[in-house]
Amino acid sequence: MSETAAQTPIRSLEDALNRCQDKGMRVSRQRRYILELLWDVQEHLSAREIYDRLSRAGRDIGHTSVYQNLEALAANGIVECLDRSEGRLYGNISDSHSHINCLDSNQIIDVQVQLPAELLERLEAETGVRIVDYRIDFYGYQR
Amino acid sequence: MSETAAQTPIRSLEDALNRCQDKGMRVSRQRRYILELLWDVQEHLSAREIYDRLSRAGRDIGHTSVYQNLEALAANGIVECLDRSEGRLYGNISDSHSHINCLDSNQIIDVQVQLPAELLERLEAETGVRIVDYRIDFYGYQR
DNA sequence: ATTTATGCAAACATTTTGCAATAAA
DNA sequence: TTTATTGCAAAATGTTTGCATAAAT
Repeated sequence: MSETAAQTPIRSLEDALNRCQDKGMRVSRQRRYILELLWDVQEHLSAREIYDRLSRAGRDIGHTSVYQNLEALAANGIVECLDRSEGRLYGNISDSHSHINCLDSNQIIDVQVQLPAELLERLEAETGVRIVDYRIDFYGYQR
Repeated sequence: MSETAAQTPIRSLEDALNRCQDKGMRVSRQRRYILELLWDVQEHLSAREIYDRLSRAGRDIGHTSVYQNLEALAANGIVECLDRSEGRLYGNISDSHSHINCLDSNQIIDVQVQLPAELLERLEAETGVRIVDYRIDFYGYQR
């Protein structure tokens, strides 16, 4: 349903690195840093935040490379790019495109949600728009 | 369900202006320009775009005021603020918080969607998160 | 050997802040 | 008259580009 649907599901850091090669992207040291971080934290971070964390961790990488990499990785469906009020946030692709935004912990949990066909059909009939994809943002509290 | 739920529905420019006063906001000339534009175009625009359009239309307003106003209007639930890859987009509040994003025309259509209670309950059981609100982004084509 | 990726320097775009002048109520 | 609002100037923030160098395949 999604345009950027994953051909092969990415379920691990190794999958992500392999997908880079499949897409003709080289597995550079810096690219690996970014993917390692993203798989390590299992969160959605801004480009700036990713650069800061890697730098603080002593990883040798420039901010330009972080931006360039995240754009390329997102374009190739290897990471996900969300638009939030904090700016663009990048995170793993875990094969699902709806999110639960935890208002207390600030975490974003990936979930897979299938809407009833009747709901979609009714919407299409009402608006005249042919719906090809959807994403749901849930908001809630963990405690 | 929504935290920022409208106490009184805003269905017209007049409603929006009245809501300003209810909230203790003054109806300045510049504030009126912004709301007039938003109700006129019925689209979601960036702060920059709003400033540009008003300037081009000969409206006397500074860019600082546009940013300050949009923030205040959004904080008071008089306009809606969406985060998109183009940056933050502002538009009317039309009492509904799901959107159909038209990939051909680039328009955003407001729709009201009620998810089945079972779906929400199942999600809460699976994730342990108490869900208090949600928004759906549909993607589709008008032609 | 070939081509992608890096990252500095600099530009660019967007948004925010301090604050004195202005205008709405 | 009082207080919110305006908007200039300037800074801060975030992101992008050109391009020579370095590194991956």
